[in-house]
Amino acid sequence: MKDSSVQMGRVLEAASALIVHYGFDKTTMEDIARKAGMSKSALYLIWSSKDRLLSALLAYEMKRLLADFSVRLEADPDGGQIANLVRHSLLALKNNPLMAALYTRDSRTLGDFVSHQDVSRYTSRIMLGVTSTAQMQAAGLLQSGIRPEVMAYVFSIVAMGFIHIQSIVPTAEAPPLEEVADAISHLMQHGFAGSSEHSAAGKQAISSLMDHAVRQYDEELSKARRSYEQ
Amino acid sequence: MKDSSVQMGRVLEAASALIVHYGFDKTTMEDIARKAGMSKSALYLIWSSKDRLLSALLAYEMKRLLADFSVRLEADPDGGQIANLVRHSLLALKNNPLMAALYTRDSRTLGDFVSHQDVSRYTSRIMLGVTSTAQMQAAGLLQSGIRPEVMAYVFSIVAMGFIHIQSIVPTAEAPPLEEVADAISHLMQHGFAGSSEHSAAGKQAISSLMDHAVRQYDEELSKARRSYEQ
DNA sequence: TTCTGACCAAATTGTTGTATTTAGTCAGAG
DNA sequence: CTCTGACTAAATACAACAATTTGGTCAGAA
Repeated sequence: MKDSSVQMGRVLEAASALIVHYGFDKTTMEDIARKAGMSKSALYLIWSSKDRLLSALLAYEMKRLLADFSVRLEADPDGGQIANLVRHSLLALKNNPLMAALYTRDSRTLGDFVSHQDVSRYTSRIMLGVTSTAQMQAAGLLQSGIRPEVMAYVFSIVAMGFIHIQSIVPTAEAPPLEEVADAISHLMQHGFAGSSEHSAAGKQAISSLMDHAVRQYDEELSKARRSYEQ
Repeated sequence: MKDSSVQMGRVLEAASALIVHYGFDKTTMEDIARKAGMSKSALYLIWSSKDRLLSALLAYEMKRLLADFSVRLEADPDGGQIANLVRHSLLALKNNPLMAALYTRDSRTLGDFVSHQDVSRYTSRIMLGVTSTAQMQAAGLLQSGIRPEVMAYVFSIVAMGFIHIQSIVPTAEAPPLEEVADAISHLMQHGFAGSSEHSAAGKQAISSLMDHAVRQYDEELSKARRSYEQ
């Protein structure tokens, strides 16, 4: 059990690197197997198809993204402030090209998967969703004058733009990432933050939300496996 | 001269509608001519190639976008406030599908043009550029704590996200446009606006900037024409 | 049990030749 | 002088077929 899961990790790491570079369609099962140091058949012992492997990969990467976010959040004393919540989620997203591709429906990297499958269960969770926005409004960490649906939508817009801008403005010409993140943080803090200073509540809310999410992706990860009997 | 310019307008209107609907590649010169009520040959009396027509069209639409923006700005007593500047430019951009396509490098609508040509002269002007941001900082309408390059970049991010989000979230599920624009305005006003209440200065600065831009696109419009001898 | 190499059917890609469309020209009508 | 319809060369779309790749299976090696 432990063995198979560590080897599963190796495979998904390999798949991730290849797919980010060559795209899903141009990446073959053979390629993935070779890079992971095993045979193609071994992959089929774990997942019954290439699509299943992709499902698993997305859940895996989503977990990585959440973990990354989590680490940044914990390390930040003011992590519960909306400004830092936004900052950390943007930086975490930026660090995960596969999730970024999912978020932008990049069909070059993700193939037809993005159009055929329902990906909202991934994309709805990046940055703040409607319910968590409402929660943070209730806790006084976000202003209440704007409907949570609208506020969450604006968060999505910013995340969207943050990822997409890189295809327009060459990274060499763009300002340093940290500075941009600071500016967006500043914008959020002064534009959307509530009056409450008690950011621990926000940190706590986000933390428990993420625990729930991680469990969900764990389940998805095992559901994708062949050993999972439906 | 006057005749030819009004007919040029008819052609570009026709071209715009067709290209937005079918895309540049699938729109033929014949289609455009028929819709404009003239023969294909007549188009070639004005522009020497389909690409030249597209260049003219983009300049034309850019002028329309600026005019639209201008009208909104003039009608708004607080048009010089950054919040409203952002609001009006977003709404104007949203109302111009061709410019939006250019901004998102949508190759379905714009064909290979977007990749081959340099389109920065269009995209750099939507929302606030670096120099105008700096000007508005100097006038006290924007905060000075953030470098103008970074601030302008954040403006681009928001515009980018605003346009791109529509390809992810179906318009039916999205909050009302006006409400979103309000929220973004609010965000900008409290996050980036300076202390100066004297928004007339901002309005003036933007106004003159746009006059300059319009002249530039006018020139581009005539440069694209056959009658322009180089 | 755990994994692999050989294997197959299906999909993808490459090719060649033909049919159609379309950007661009031009002599001449109005 | 303004415009058009007929024309052409080039690009594109299509069809049929061969060559190759690749997702997925399975008997058997380790």
